[in-house]
Amino acid sequence: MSDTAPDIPAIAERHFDNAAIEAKWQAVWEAEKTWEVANGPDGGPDAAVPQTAADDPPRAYVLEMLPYPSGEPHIGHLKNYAIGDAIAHFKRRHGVTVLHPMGYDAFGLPAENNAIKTGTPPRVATDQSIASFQRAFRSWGISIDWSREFGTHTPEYYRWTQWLFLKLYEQGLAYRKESAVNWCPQDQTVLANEQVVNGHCERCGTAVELRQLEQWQFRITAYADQLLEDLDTIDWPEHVKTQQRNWIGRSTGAEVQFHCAANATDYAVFTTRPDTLFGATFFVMAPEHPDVLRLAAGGPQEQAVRDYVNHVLTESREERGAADKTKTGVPLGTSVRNPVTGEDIPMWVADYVLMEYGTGAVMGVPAHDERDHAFARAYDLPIRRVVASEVDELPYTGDGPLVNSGEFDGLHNRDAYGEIVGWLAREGLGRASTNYRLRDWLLSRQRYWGCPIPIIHCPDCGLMPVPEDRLPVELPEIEEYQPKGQSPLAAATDWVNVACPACGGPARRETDTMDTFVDSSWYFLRYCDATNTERPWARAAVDRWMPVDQYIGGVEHAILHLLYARFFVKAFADMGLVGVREPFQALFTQGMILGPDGHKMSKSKGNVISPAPLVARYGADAARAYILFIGPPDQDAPWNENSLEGVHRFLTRMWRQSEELVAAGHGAGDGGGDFGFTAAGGEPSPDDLALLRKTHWAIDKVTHDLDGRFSFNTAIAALMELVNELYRRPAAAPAVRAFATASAASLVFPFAPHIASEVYERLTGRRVWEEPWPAADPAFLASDAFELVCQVNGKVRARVSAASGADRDVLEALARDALGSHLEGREIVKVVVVPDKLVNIVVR
RNA sequence: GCCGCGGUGAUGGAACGGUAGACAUGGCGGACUCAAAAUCCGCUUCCCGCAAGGGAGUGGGGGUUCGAAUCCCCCCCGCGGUACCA
Repeated sequence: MSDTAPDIPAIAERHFDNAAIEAKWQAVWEAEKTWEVANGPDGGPDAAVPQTAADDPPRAYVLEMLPYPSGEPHIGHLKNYAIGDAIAHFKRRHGVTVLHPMGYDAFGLPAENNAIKTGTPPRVATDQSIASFQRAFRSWGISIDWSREFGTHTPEYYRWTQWLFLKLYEQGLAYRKESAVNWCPQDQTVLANEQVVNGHCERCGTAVELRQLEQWQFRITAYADQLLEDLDTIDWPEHVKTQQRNWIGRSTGAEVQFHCAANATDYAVFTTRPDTLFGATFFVMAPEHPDVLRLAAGGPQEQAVRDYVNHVLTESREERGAADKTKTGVPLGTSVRNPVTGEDIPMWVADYVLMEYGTGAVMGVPAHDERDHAFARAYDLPIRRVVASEVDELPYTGDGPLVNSGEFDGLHNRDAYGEIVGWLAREGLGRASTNYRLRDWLLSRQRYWGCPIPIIHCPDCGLMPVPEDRLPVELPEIEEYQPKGQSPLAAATDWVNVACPACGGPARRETDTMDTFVDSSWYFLRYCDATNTERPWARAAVDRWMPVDQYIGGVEHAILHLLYARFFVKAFADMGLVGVREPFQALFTQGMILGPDGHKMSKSKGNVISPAPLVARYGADAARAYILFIGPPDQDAPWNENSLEGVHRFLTRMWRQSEELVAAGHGAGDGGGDFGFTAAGGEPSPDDLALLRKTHWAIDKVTHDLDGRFSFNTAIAALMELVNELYRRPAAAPAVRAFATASAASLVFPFAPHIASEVYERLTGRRVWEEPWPAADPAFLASDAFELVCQVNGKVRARVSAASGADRDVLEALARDALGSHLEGREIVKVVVVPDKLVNIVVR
């Protein structure tokens, strides 16, 4: 350093003023609307001006799942939006126009429960929470296009939720059906599964009853095959696809008719094993099957069956679902005929048969099904083997030739499968069939704080959709949120009583509201055209942005939300409302940040961590970078603040380098920040070269870690290495050090945008987000020498320097030389040479 | 039970068949300071050894391979989901 060098120790003691730097850049982004993107001439409601390729730069839609506003944001939100923002920035820096909007999933149960408890109207509490989220997102410096913001609880939004409901109703995709709900007789209300603890109401402890109500359903099962098959067209984590496939649960088999003489009825069962039909020795119905009580009526079993069914209905789903539970059941006292053997086999009712799956009745094949076997053993029912195997033990669920199966004896069971189905079809006793585990989507909620269902019940005209020009059906203000035997909306009589839109006679509004999953199944479409007052969106606007190129959210939504959104988009595509069949082309599922106790954060456990104090103390940049540094973002990680100090230190060290350079006259004023070291043609010193190499290595490493790999933790570690190298090379030329520091700022921008903007501006006079992503110079990535690892029998015994690209023979000779004493007196069996890496000598 | 994810130093983690432990925290030591904080530098998987060096080591046990944290099989443990897939 020359004698004009600045007072380095004084500067070195300083920390950067994160609050001032964050405020400065946030003000710039706010004032300049930096992250807003236009829909362009084709995106307006009525314009359809085609663009030419030249003025049509690449576009991307980057979206994090919208938050449910309850209280303040927690640390998981910070993680979600830190990931999404990093991805959005990385794409922008590659010249892509990125749509990155924000909204709030504002209807829902917690706000309503809070209202019952405290009297605070859901709207008030929700709006307060939304304000808190807005402040947080701005303080974190998330690059959001605020011009497209909305809450799903606003009439401007839910008007279109209702409109879309009516479209689905028109298509026959919304229908009414009697369905069971959890009912608390004490509180006179429907309970969510979450509110039922061990079969009892979580609030008052009363035993929960099942109640049948007429409710709205969406016919998602109509899309079961497409939902399954189109998984192959999207870039999602394999384990999420697996979960969706299992949830849809397509199984192929046969439907077989069993004739019951007692009431002259054919009962169908679905089976995946028609090949074992000759082994069906009994027949079991689900307790909820409508015919169970009818069949037992008047017989000696009537009372026993009645008691059993009543008992089962009080069991919780979990109790009933435990597979190791002893099988229970009661005979009905009637029988059906096995269609292939002609035998009469006894009918039973048992809780291991589910009404929701298949036909609600099964054939019992105890020799070849584990549950049927356990049941037969418990009640001493006959067991007949029909598939031979080398082992005698039953049940046997594998393959083999058929026995005890009449004309099909000797056929391999896989071949018999088709033969038996064919025979059944010819005889009119069955047919090949596909069954799904997926059930239709029950969307009715007997709640206040949700989107009203736009239907009017007229005693004369029946179900009448609210006419389009009278939408939205606005949620009325009410006083009392505590339900009294019906939806809280039913008490708003002025609102409920309405003239029928067809006949004008007195009619009543539907008082159920919609499941909040309905609101969140189309919000990504609304962002494309968020202020449209004529339609939910203009087709041109969704064509411009959809599908979402990168969707980011918690893995807990792997099934329901993602499946419902896919269903909506497919249904809308079939109506011509959108041009894509999948909403989310790529998905990234983030792991949960667990409480310090290693469990999921929840208010009841008192282990929730708020990001606000971290941001206040260390700054948004350090908090954001730290949460990405903790570990791989798709993995769960218990919260700890171990390394937060280290991340903050790293940002400070980068900033201090820039301060020293600027103070020494190497900032923006120096040649306009054009480092031009190599262009200047100077001969690099060893320090220069080492720092240049490290810089290009970091550019290469960060680029690869971000590009589709989402390995933010290793990218940040690489930047720490670069900054460490800067401290190790104080003698490197200022231009090289300025280049290295500006590169570090440029690369850290997706994780710590404020400090990166500040450092970059000081060194170059330019705005980092307007700069292209840096490119590594291959000349600095290559090296002339490498460390050759010398192994004997796979164990490292020596390391020597070797020339890059050296021949195998050269490397082998080097290794033999280096390993001399380890090879003495041993017979060399084999030599493995991996160029530019290692030599392994196998000896005896 | 079933499905999914995971198990590597004191801690968070790195290593996508080729040097186990990058980076960071914590700890220890040093520099600076009257001192502390801050900052800077060094060491830090475990065991034996003054050292040179050697041995062990990625939940456990097998296997494939010249070579396994990584691939295969069996088992144990933790977390999350769950609706007995007939």
